[in-house]
Amino acid sequence: MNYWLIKSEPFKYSWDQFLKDKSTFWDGVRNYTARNNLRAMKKGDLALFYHSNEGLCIVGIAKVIKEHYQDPTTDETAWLAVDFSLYKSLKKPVFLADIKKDELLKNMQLVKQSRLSVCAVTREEFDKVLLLGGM
DNA sequence: GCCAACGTTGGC
DNA sequence: GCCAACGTTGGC
Repeated sequence: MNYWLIKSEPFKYSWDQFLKDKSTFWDGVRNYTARNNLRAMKKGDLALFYHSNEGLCIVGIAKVIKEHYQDPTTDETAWLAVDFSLYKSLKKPVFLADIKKDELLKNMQLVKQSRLSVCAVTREEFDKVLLLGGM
């Protein structure tokens, strides 16, 4: 079981929209590191859902329901999509500013490599985010 | 295979 | 709107 963090600009796809949809597909990733992370995801893995640009906080958790397949938005076979279902909303969002203040979380890939849209998260980091999120 | 130039992302 | 960080491209 692995843990991940997926970023979305609320402008493009928000947590609110995800709450309505109950499931979604993650496509359009055009970065090899992010692609490799998508490819490593297994059914049942959990992913923190982060709002970038606006919000700047982790708002909920998504669950992998379908492992990688050809990204339908391109013919290039290098790119993948993954399906997620709604898992849980955090009781309260965990802000980037708080993550940066936390001894354990300040080394998250999210902070260190801010441009990466699909990040790996350790078990310890995942648990701590849930704790800060009131879970 | 190196490296400069350029483009993109995302926090501030 | 600016800028730092990083990825990609293309000339050599």
